[in-house]
Amino acid sequence: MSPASIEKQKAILKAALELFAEQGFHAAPMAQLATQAHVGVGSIYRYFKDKNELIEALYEEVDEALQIAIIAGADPTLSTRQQFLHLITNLIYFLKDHPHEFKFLEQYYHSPFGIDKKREKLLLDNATGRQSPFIKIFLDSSGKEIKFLPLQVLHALAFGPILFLIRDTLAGLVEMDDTVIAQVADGCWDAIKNRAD
Amino acid sequence: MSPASIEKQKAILKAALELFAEQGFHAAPMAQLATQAHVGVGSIYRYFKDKNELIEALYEEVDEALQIAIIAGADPTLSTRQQFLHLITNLIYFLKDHPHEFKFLEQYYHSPFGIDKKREKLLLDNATGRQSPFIKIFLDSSGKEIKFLPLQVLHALAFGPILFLIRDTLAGLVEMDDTVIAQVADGCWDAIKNRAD
DNA sequence: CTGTCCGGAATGAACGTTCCGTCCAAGCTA
DNA sequence: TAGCTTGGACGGAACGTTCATTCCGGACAG
Repeated sequence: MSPASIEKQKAILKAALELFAEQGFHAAPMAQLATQAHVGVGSIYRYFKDKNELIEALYEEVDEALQIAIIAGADPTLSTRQQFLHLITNLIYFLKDHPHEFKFLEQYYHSPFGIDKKREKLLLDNATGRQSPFIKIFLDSSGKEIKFLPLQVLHALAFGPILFLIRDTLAGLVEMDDTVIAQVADGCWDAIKNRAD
Repeated sequence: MSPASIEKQKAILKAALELFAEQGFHAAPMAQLATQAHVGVGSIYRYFKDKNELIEALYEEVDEALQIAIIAGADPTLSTRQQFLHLITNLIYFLKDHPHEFKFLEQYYHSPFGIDKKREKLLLDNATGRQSPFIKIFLDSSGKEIKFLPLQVLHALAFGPILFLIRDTLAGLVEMDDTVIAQVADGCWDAIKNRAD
């Protein structure tokens, strides 16, 4: 694949991310996508078999960027609490600062393929050693610093508030400054930490 | 409006709830809706101006049922903690036991009209006395039994985990028994309660 | 000149909405 | 009461639009 082709593919993915995030999968016609990417409609189908495959490819790209952002600056020598706060703060800032990525991921996970992807990820994490950094913390500390609860419940308590708040932020219902972010991260920790501590 | 007509309208709303929840707004054609409601396509347009108005009407119906379910058995003499746990447990059971309603509401609030409705509700609550029972608790106790935080943040900490978990439950990723429900409700309280208590 | 890549017009399917012929029940007439 | 009229409710065929996908003529590099 020539360098020009790679540029073209990137342009398509970039335009797709913007359009999908702003208008939704359904309401983002391939024609408009082509225009925004400065490409002919037909060319999109050179790089992606159909619209679904474009969505899948975009998901892989966005998810990788997210995973990298989450673990940035992680330090395993810190306390469980501090590690958790660090990861979750990374997560919040990434999602808040990348609204297109956030909206895209939300849509993706709410769509039929998203459910399957989620299930697949859980199984993969259980089967292989390559666990998400959050799962690692949860499994290591559940019953100690963290409450002894099913993994899914810990997930819900940790991520639920964040997604909720970022949704409202992007809808213009809340302002999320550094103070609020710290408060939410704190609240998430309070929800999962053992009371004894 | 004749009794037969009222029955017909109910049948349309019922079919709409099921189809919208299972397939989404976009993927639920009016023709299929008509079939499922045992009604001609044209008849739907006697009762609702267009698809959007049908969605709005359905929202009003579902939201009312939800509000009623939440406040069932409320007792203002209980402690703030107990009142909160009662309300939130009501909420969890309703959403878990009414998956169609849950999926419909999720879609609605993620759609363009949903955002406006949310904003409208917030303003209404601020302007008039008719506040949601949760808002009442939050405002009464913020800074006392409950952390002094922006209303939106309290909302996020209280509702975020629940929505997250019910989504996963309906996707078949978790089993939500009475124990789990109590654990989540507890976690939500820990997230918003003042540490001093 | 030839093969490859590209763009956008053309295609066909699916959808929301409209329109019109049919049907039924209630009211009127004799 | 029996027959006739009529207005509105009803269903579904038909319409127009929108979209994903395909296809083909041309441009450009080798």
